[in-house]
Amino acid sequence: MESCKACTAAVCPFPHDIEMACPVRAQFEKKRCYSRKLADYYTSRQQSAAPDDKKISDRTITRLRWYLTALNGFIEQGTVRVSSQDIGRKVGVKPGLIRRDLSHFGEFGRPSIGYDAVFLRDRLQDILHLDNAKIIVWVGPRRLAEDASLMGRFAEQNCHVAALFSTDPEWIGRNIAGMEVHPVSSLSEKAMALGAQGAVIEVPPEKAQSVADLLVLAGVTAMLNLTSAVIVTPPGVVVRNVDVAAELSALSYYCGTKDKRE
Amino acid sequence: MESCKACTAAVCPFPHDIEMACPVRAQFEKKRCYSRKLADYYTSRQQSAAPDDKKISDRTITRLRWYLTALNGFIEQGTVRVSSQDIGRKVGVKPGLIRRDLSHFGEFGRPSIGYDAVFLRDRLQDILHLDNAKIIVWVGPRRLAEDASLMGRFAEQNCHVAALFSTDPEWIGRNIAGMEVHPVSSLSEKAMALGAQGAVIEVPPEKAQSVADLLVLAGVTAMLNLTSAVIVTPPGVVVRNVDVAAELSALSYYCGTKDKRE
DNA sequence: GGGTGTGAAATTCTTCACAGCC
DNA sequence: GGCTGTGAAGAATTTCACACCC
Repeated sequence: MESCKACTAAVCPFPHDIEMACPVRAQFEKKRCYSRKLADYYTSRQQSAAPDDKKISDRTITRLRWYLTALNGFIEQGTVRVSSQDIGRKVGVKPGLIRRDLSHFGEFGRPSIGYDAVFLRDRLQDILHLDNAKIIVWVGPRRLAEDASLMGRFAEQNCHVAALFSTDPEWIGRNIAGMEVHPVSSLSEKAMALGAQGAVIEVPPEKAQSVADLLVLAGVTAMLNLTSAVIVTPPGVVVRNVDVAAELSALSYYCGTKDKRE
Repeated sequence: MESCKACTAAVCPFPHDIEMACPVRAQFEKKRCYSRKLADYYTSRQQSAAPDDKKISDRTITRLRWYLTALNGFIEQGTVRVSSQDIGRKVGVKPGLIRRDLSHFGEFGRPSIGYDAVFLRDRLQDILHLDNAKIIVWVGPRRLAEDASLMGRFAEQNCHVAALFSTDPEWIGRNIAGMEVHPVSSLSEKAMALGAQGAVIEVPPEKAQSVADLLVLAGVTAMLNLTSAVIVTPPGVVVRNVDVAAELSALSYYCGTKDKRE
């Protein structure tokens, strides 16, 4: 069996150990080497993703979201005109940086006036593509079952959960939020058929990478990783991690630096 | 009533609108100006926090956590020696960067050999202060009540939930995981008495900032914000945000960039 | 051979400061 | 007066490449 380690870097861009992906290999690849197929797919993606528009940093995107919630706050309380300073005070970002962030996408304000709150809000929603609907699949819908409000909060962002999957036989066939939970073996096929663009991954950590690989094959370009595992994807596929326990351990570091006397 | 906006920047480092903090002001400050008191506190913190050891970037800390989980994986499967390349493949980070990250804290590897997995794991735990216990308080323990496993996962990181609070009268007095939920009015006092270092904030978004202010006053230096609100704190106090819906909207941006034909 | 640790270069991100506008 | 948008300077972070070690 070929593994990623057997490839030279020039040939195989497969960035992680093949073992992590193996458990599900048989589902879509019977006799040939899995790593090669996935590797090919990875490189093809890489090339097609390259001629993207100018790269906007991850952090900028995060901040744009902050601005958006700040703006919604202003609008709610009836404010019509806001300056970068107003926003900055609310989200703890220097006014200059806000202007720079926005300038990547156009000119939305007017000198000496500031920004029109509603107009800027709408532009931000444009920029974040919140206006056009996205189809996402959810693998391991435990959290979804627990917190029914999530579905609604996702819908607010124009993200529509189109299918549910699980690696746990016990969950398969169950009905959550009016949708049936499918086995992960049908993930690649169904996700592709639905044209899913995004996915939420919430499976046992050791299965996370293999699920992600399946999603990449299905053409999903954005994933939310609720697992404690680190997921590796080819360039062009974005993963964001949300792990309460892990974040806490990061805080641990800062807690410790405080008291050096102890 | 004095507001933050009335201060000049030179005098008042209070970084956000005073209105956000007002609802709870009466609880610990009867007659004098709240913003001034909090501002004073903020500056005193700022000075005392300044002579910290060399600043380690936020991102480095996040990566160290990744390395830690990768190492645990290696150890579990019996690997004794690992190279930066091994780790890098698993977490999608270039080997050079891993070495640079580690070099901030000492020399843990040996040329031509690599790192001893267990040794490095232990050092990482040291660095992240995972060895000494931390006391944290939880404001708005909804999630905690839902997902009992969280308590255990926190304990793994040596974080011990010492007290629960809520802004919702309906929750006060309830018993969760063997602990009573206290009203937020006693938060400052109790947190200080417990010597809490960290906190989890999970309240309605509009109350998040005021709760954070109370925590700052109580000496808490690290917070996990499960709210959709952006929380502003003085330098020296770290906030990490965990918001599933918000992360999704960030993904929205990346979903959209994919298809430019549509 | 392979692997670490680290100066120095390269790149990316943020701040500053000011022209231009109202 | 105040505010935006942006070139240029400044910081920070990442990559490169090589000395050194086994």
